Amino acid sequence: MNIGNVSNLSGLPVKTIRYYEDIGLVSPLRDSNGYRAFREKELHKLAFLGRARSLGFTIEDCRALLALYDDETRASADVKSIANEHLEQIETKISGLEAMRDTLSHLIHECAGDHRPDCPILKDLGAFKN
Amino acid sequence: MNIGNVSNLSGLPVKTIRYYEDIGLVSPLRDSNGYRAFREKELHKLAFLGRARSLGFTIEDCRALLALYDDETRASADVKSIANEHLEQIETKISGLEAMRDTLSHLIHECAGDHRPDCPILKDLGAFKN
DNA sequence: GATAGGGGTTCCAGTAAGTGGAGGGTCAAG
DNA sequence: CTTGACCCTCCACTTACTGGAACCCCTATC
Repeated sequence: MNIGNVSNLSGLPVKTIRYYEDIGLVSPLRDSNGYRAFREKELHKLAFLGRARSLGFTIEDCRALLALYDDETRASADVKSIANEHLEQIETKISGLEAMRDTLSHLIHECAGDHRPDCPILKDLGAFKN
Repeated sequence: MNIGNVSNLSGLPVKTIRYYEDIGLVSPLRDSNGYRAFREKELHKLAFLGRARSLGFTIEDCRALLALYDDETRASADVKSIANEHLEQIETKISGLEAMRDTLSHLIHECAGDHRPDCPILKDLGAFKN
């Protein structure tokens, strides 16, 4: 299977697939013309990667997960531990963003948003917070 | 005022302050020995930047906000519009992360997390989703 | 006067995860 | 035989810094 085909099936851009080969996440064979020749195995791995990335796992997480995916003797605890750590990071990120959102929406609410220069948003940003 | 001093007062790392000069966000004078000499004005700008960045504004947003901050004849509507757009992006990000969190925590819940290889997390990641 | 420390300076390289483009080879159809 | 859709490699760029090397400046101490 050629890269364009795999791209369609996996939903990953061609460029991304080449990049994943570059960093060693997949290792397709090559045809005599130099074209990448993907097997089912690689297609599955790429779909796996796409899904894992869409859940926000880092590439290094993906690498570890893929190794576990390949390893028939894995312990599910190892997978769960990676997922749990990632979940915590997501929750931390959400909290941070929610704090930003709350502050910002409060400031926006205060701002008249007209032709006048007075602006609580700028006033807040310009104030020292210690 | 030297850079270390400004760093302490603004809370920004020295490296970051130099970087902000590099990209034209602040323009401190120079002493005869080549040291940056910051005035009150720059200190305020740097504090402004730190605060704006902590609310998640991009550097380019900060550049625009700083220009409005400097402009006594600004319209608060311009500030509000930047802030509103940013707020929307934050909300989009939060939604995305919440979706990840929900999927992931569901999968984690399903996974036994023991020595056995069976793992709903890997199973889900490996499945094609169309 | 030499030296040690704690400032400061510049410039180069690297981070995460791709994306865009240049320049060029390959293949099937008309 | 040419056209258009593929494919290839390699390089540069993105965001917002961060780390490090190599070097200068200032003050205090031996």
